Amino acid sequence: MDYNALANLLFPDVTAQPEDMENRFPQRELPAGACVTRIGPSPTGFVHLGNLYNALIGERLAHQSGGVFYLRIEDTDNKREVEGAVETVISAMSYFGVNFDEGAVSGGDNGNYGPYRQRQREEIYHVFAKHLVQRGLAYPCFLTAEEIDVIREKQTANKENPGIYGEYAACRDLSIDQVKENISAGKEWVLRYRGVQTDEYIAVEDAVRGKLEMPRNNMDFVLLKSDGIPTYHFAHVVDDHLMRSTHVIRGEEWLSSLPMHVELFGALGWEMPIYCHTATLMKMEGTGKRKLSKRKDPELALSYYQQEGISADSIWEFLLTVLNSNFEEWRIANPDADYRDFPYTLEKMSISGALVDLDKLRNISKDVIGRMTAENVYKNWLSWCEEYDQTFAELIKKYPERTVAALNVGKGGNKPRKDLETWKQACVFMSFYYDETFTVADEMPEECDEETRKLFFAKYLESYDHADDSSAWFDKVKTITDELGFAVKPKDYKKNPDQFKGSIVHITNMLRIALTGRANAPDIHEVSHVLGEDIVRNRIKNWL
RNA sequence: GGCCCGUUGGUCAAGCGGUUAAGACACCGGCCUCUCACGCCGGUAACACCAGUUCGAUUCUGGUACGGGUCACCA
Repeated sequence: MDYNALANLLFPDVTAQPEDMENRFPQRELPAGACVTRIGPSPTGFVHLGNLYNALIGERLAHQSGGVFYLRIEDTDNKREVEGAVETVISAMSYFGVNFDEGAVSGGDNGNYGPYRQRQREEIYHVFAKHLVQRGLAYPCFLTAEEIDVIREKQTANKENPGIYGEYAACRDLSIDQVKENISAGKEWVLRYRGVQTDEYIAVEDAVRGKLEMPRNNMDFVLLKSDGIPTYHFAHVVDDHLMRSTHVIRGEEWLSSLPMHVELFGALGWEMPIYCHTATLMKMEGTGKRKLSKRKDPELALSYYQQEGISADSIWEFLLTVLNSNFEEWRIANPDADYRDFPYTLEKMSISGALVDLDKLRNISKDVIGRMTAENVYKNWLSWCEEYDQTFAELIKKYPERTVAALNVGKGGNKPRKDLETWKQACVFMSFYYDETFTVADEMPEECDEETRKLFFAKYLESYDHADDSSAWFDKVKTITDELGFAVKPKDYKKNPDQFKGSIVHITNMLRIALTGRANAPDIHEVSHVLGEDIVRNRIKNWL
């Protein structure tokens, strides 16, 4: 068989040689130990948590080592592509603070190793495809989907492994004339790798899983589809080699196709990148765990976290705790450090499927927002509101000073409050600071009847001096409490409930509900000073 | 079904032949306190199973069970 003739028949227009590609995309000049990583999402319009999870690993590895982190769009499946999906990926990554050094950007590419969209790299793949044909390692296959179905049925009946290999690879040894004939008859063809029939094993060192042993590939898998676009397998090998990736980070669902990739790297004579197969994110259902599913679990979509207003930092910290078991300890030891200072390592990666624990995320989120300055909270919250809650955005822009002051409530001291979990919840929690959104949600305590209420509020207003400091203010509250026959010390009331109408707890609750509309809210004195004297007096007057 | 990966409390997880088997979240008590939140103190709770190696296995080996992944011209 004249493989050269076959190659020219299949790829008449390809003149470039593999060396030309090597020269076009030279080795990167980076410091020793620098990692080059990437994410390769396919533009389906759906970005999952798993995408972000792998992105974080790549980002950390690259940027911790002075390397490069890039975005490659894996759009080889034109059937699945959704319009605008590339923008969706880019904006989601940007929302969560994942920054690329090069790769696909809105409207184009940025970097010297592009194009970064696989559909635009067709000519590059064809150079290597032709080269493989010339060496007898790849061949055109004219099998139709129906013919393949028949083969599969036969294999299943015989309890053999399904697939095109060995004797089932009907087009393996077509003569060049037969190929010519098929082509001129208009038959479609795919390019298949010529798999070696063997039962030997290969060993691959995975950076998170250690040594992996699996059977060597024996399949005649597809390299180029009938439209000339490569399959994932071929594109991955060519791209990660030419873009000079040092580490390939991907989900464990790729483990079973690893033998194909190893085979191709071998056939092309290239050094393999370091593989890092990460665990699948799981979810609790009933008594067991299961993989997060796109249809059933809204929390799989990144858009869910955006809509809920989970801050980008919270997601980072959450994923970091899942990714590296020592992150939490590090965080406790370094409460104020930037998470980017955490020394991330692949060795500390967990290999079993982690459960997405929304409770834990909430807890982390409270800490993260609690650590922010009021100004930063304001900024982040506002930018979320501008996207998802315009009316609240208007409101906090109308009262910026009051809002920042409100966000500062409870920040002082060494036990700062942690009231805010998400930006969405912040809109609920903060609503009492604005007359526009203020509502009385809770009932007055039953110990305070209408007469007590009117009496208390009248006395309170009368003695109220906005300039009082916290203790002067509270002394006045205590005085009125006593005058009304309520216990000044809660413990006294607890001991002798019959001697009092109630305790100061009920009195302050009543005051708190008048001011904030709810029984649970931050320090009354502090809140009053955020609201300002007019609002305080008005809200109390409503109860007279 | 073949191949591959995994299995420590409810969840995330330390551990890498000898430990009272860390820690975090959640949960339950208590303290603090003008409510809530925060914080602090305490509590419940785990090595899937069976063999083997060993003086000794959570840790090493084999098998079983269970869970997961994958077997496309999808990634």
